[in-house]
Amino acid sequence: MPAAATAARWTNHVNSVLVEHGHRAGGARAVVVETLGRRGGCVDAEELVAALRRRGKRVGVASVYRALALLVELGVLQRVPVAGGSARYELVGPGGDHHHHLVCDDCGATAPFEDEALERAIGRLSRRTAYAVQAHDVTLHGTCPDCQSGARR
Amino acid sequence: MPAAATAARWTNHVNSVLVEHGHRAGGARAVVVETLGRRGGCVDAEELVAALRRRGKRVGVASVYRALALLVELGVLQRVPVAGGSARYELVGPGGDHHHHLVCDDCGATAPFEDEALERAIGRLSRRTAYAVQAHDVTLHGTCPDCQSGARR
DNA sequence: GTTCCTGCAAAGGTTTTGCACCATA
DNA sequence: TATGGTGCAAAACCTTTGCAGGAAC
Repeated sequence: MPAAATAARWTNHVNSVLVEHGHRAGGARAVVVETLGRRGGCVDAEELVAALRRRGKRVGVASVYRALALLVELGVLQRVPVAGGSARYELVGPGGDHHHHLVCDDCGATAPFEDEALERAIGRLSRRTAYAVQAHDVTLHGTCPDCQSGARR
Repeated sequence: MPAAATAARWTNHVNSVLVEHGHRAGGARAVVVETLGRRGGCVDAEELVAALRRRGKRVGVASVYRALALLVELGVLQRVPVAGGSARYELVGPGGDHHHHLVCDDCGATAPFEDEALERAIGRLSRRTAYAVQAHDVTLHGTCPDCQSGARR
């Protein structure tokens, strides 16, 4: 399935969930959802606001944070705290592909990855704990190829 | 090996590393290292400052953050960003036991866990990436037993 | 018309930084 | 004594909250 289609799928899914929960169709939130869908997650609040502005949408920062908080609460978005202050947001559910991140501790670059064995290990583990596990995130820290090859920050 | 012994091991190790890197023995940092060693990591900055104050040490917040930043840079401490603003710090290296965390998204409770299969999966994965992986952290999100059993926040 | 959504601005919390003073080597 | 460490206070930063106006149902 092409990326654009999965993005639309997530967006549609979120809109359904919003309606199911009795939320009205406000302009700001709609734009946030659509932009998140297009970018496929992996954004922080600042990038998201910038993307909105670039598309000519005059959206208040507060509305963006409120929209993000609501989506997280509805379980269609995951908030991943990262070093350096701002948090990253990842799509969850239909159309949201599940992945984790490599982070370069030198320059801050990030790269996504996915791994079947890792997911299986986490799945087995989740079933053994007393917690009802609903999500997880994995971050690998290290040095990216650029920084390894002497290209200094 | 008893917990106290491993804690001392980490503390000693850190002191060696500090000397190796030409750092002087300042009072504030020494107390931070010792307290981190005693508590075995898993603390945030606020808890750490509180612990220092409880032990009668008048340490400036800035010094605590500076000490933590240095220890992270030296690779003997890992800074784990968490939801809710403050970051958690985990011991790394000799005497620092490696573990991850379950977080209750309802009440914020956390529980540590460790898993061999998970570590193996991450190890194999690390070797396949272009990044030089030096550390990792895994967080499982869910609902803790208390919150599941109806005990409301 | 009522209720929710929005934007602005101010507040909140954590972490960093500037600077003068003190301690270590 | 030269340098690094420390404490205080102010700043910077991301995020949340209060409030008044506007939009959706």
